[in-house]
Amino acid sequence: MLAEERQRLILSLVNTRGSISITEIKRKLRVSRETIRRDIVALDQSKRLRKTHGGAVSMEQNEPEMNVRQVMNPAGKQKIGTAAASLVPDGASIIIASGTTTQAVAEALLGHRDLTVFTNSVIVCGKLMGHNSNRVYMLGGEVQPINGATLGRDATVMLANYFADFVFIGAGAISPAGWLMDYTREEGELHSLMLQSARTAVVVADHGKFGRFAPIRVGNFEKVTHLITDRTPDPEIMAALEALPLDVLIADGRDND
Amino acid sequence: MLAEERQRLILSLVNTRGSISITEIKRKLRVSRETIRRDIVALDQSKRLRKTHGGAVSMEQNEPEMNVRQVMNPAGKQKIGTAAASLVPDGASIIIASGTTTQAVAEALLGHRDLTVFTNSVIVCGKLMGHNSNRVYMLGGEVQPINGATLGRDATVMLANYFADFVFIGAGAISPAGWLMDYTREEGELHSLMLQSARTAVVVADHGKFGRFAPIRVGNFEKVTHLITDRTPDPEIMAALEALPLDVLIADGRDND
DNA sequence: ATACCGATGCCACAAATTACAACATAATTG
DNA sequence: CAATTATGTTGTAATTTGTGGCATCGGTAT
Repeated sequence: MLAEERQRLILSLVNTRGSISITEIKRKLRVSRETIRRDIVALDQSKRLRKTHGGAVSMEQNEPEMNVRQVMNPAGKQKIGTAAASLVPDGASIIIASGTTTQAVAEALLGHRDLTVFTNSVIVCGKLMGHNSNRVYMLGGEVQPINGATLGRDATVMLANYFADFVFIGAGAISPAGWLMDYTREEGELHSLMLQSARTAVVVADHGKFGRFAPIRVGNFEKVTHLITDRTPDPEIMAALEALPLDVLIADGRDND
Repeated sequence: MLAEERQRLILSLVNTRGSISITEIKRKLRVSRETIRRDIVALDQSKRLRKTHGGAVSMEQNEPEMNVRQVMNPAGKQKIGTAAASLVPDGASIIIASGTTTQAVAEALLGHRDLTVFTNSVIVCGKLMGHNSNRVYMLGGEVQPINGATLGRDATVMLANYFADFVFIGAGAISPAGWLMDYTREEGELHSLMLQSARTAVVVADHGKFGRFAPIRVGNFEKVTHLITDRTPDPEIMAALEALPLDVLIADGRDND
C-alpha cells in the first residue's frame, strides 16, 4: 500500500470522526504502529491534522453546534428571509429545505401562524415546532452531522406524498449560466423533488453563491417561480436568469410596512 | 478513548447542562474518577470550564435552555439509562423511541462509538448526532410539539425498512397485569412496530409507570426481551412479569468499576 | 459543639500505554 | 548492483491512567 493512500485514508478517518487513535487505525490498516505514527507526524507537520498522545484529531472544528453557525453574510440572509416570508400568508403549507439561508427563512416565519411545514432540517424543525400552532412534518432519513439535514431515499419517498403551497430551497451555487447546483447528489435530488412538490417554488441564495460551481446540477429548475437574493447579480448571470420564467427579487432590507 | 475526545465530551456535557458532577461523567465514560478529575483540572486551567467541588460548571453565560426540563425522577431514569447502555456494544444498531426515559438512554450512550441509531425523537437525534461517528436516522412524520417526536404513517412506513440489534422504548404505563400501555394510538402502534424491528427489545420504565393504566395497549409485548426499571415492582406485577419470557433488570445505580 | 460518615480532593506509586530513537530489513529506483 | 527510501523491530524514555491511602469538606445525629 502506498504511503499516500494510507495518509489519505487516515485523514479521511480523522475528519469524519473528529479524532482517532493509532490503535484503531492499526486495526484497519495492515501496517505497523510506527508507520502510522510517522504518517501522523507528517500530516501534523503539513497542518492537515493535529497529533495528540495516542492518536490524532481533526483540524476542522466539527462542533455540532450548528445552532450558532450562521456564519457567512448573516445580514444578507436575514434580509432574504424576511423577503421570502412576506410571500407567505398565515395558514399556508410550505416546504423548507436545509441550509443557512433557508434557516433565515424559518426565522422570518416565526411571526406567522398555523403553518404546515415540511422540512428535512432538524434546525428548521426546532425553530418552527410548537410556535403559533404550526404543524411541522419532519422528513425522515439519515441525518447529516454537518448541517442537521435528513437526506436519502427515506426523505424523497416521504416527500412524494405531499404537496405544498410554497417551497424554499437554498443553493450550493448558481453557475454563470444560471444553473442551480448542489454539492451532493442526494441533496440535489431532494431539492429537485421539492421543486415539483409545491405551487410556488422559491430559491433563496445570497450573492456569494452566484457565478460559482458545484458538482451537481439540480433538475426541475424550470419549476422555480421566484429567486430571492440580496444583491443584483452580475449582468451575465442576470441576463441568463431573465430568460427564465421566474421573478428575481432583490431583498434590500428596507422595511416596507 | 483519546484524552481529547473525553475532554470534548465533558465540555459539551457541561455546556449543555450548565454543570455536571464527576460521578455523573463517570457513569457515561468508562474511566476512573481520577482521570476525569485530571481532565477537569486541565479544562479549568485552559479556562474552558470552572472546576467546583464534585464537578464543574460551564463558563458560558447561556442558560441551559429547556433541555433540562422538569422531568420526574431524573436520578432513576439516569440509572435506567446507564443499565440500558451497558447492554449495547460499540458499533451496534439501535432504535430509540421518544420519551424522557429513552432520552436518558441516549445520554448514557454518549460514551459509545459507531452506533447506527434510528429514532423518532428530535431530542435523541440531537444528542447522538455527530458524536463518535454515530450515524443517526430520523424517522419522518408529524412532529409532536409536546415531546419532539415524529409519529404517524410516515414514521411506520420508514421504520418498516429497517432492522436493528436493539430497540429501546418507554411506556405510558405498565398495568397491574403487566400490560404495556401508551396514551395515543399512534404512539402505541409505532412502539409495537419497533418491538418487532430488532433482535433485542428493551422496555425502559421507571417505577412511577407501574400499576397504572393508559388508554392503548401496545402489541407485540411478547417480543420484549428485557425490562429495565429502577425499583423492584410490586409483587403482583412482578409475578405477572416473571410469567413472561423476559428479563427484569433493576438498575441500582451502583458504579461498577 | 462534638463526633461521625460519606463523598470528594489530593498525592504517590504502580501498571499500562505510547513516544521516540536507533538499528535492521525490505522495497524501490536509477 | 548500489543507493535511497520506506517500513518493521527493538529497547528505552515519557506519558497516561488506575489504585490505594489519607486529608478535607459538607452534612447529620448525638
